[in-house]
Amino acid sequence: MTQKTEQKQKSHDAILASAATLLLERGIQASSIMDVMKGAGLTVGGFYGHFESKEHLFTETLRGTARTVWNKLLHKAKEDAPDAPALKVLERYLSRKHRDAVTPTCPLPSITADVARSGEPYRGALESELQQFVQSYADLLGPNARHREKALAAVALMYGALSLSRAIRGTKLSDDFLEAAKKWGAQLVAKEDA
Amino acid sequence: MTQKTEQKQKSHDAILASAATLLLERGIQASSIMDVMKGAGLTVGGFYGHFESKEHLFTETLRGTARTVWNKLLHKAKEDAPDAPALKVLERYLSRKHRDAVTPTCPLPSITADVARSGEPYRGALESELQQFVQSYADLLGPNARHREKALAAVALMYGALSLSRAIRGTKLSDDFLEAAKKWGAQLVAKEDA
DNA sequence: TGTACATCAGTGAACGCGCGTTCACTGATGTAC
DNA sequence: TGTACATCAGTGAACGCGCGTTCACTGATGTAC
Repeated sequence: MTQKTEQKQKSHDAILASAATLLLERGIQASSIMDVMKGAGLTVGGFYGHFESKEHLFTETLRGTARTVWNKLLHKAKEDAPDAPALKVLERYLSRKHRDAVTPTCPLPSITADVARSGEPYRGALESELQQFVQSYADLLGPNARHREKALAAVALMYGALSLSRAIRGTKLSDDFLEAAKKWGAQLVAKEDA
Repeated sequence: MTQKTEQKQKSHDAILASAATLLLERGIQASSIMDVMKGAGLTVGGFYGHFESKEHLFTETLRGTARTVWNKLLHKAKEDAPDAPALKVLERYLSRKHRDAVTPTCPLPSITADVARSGEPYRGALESELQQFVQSYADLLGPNARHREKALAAVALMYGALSLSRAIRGTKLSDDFLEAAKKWGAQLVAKEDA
């Protein structure tokens, strides 16, 4: 590989990394290309040598962050709590640490509203990533359709509680949402009687 | 009251009504003052005779829509299902009709991300409105702290499922989220044994 | 090995556009005498 | 009742700004002979 190609690849990766951080911190619409390129140590003009458009960049970034971030979450949970990984994911996701992180682990709270307002490319990407994550999470719970339903409810609960909690950060109510969701989410993913 | 004051009041109300619609449809940041004023049948320049700034307008609109919209939801549920109003709210909130409405009933999915990114005025408004809604919903469930926790979890679940469902509208997964949340939410707000 | 030209990643100024906000103005309504 | 002036809700053009995107250019790297 020539020095030139190598350099271009490095820049490409730096752009994606910078875009990932901004996506997690601010969402799509609030992240400008100028900021992305600054974060990558480059200038605006060079961007279109790497990506066709802002939309192309962020669909790719959306897929990327979603996948790596959720895989990491699942992997760590299996490692830390082999007996109850689903519960561990829930606790980690709904921890104050996750809520207070400048760069959160999960892209959902930052991007859902942006995606809801935009066209196909983003929506398709989000749908397929969600599909995969729900499936992985359902697999931790059990093999039936019932387990998939539980996984869907648990994901909605986690996402909902974290989003609300982040929006009103610094208040008691913010903590209350996390605690309540942890408690009732635990019931949801735990009970395997009946 | 003079004709002039009357006219001004009418315009003021028209601006608020237009802002409410746009807030529900697009959120805060994506709603421009020009669009708000167009919706009220006026031109941009007149805006600052009515409100100090965009932020002032939308904090007021946020408070307004949240209150009227949730009150209506609670009131209707009590009327239609006096025995299980909490369940009725859940079903109504998570209906396909609500998801597919151009102008949704609930401001939360449109604004949470906007609010999370902005300063005090919006956050304070959201916090106090959420506080009130959680309390009203908890009152439907029972008097204890346990009921408040259930209400918190139920609100997070409703909001989470609707937001995700809206973001991927038109897919099977979108329907699945609504159904799963309805099912497990019903368990949450119903079971009063133990 | 050395020279002349080709390639191409990245630069930085410019484009048209929409935004929140300001302001000089207009014209209908209200007030004073 | 009629005239002269004051008020003020609303207009529309302009402001400075940041955005996504384009493009002529630069200069280091790569290739041909």
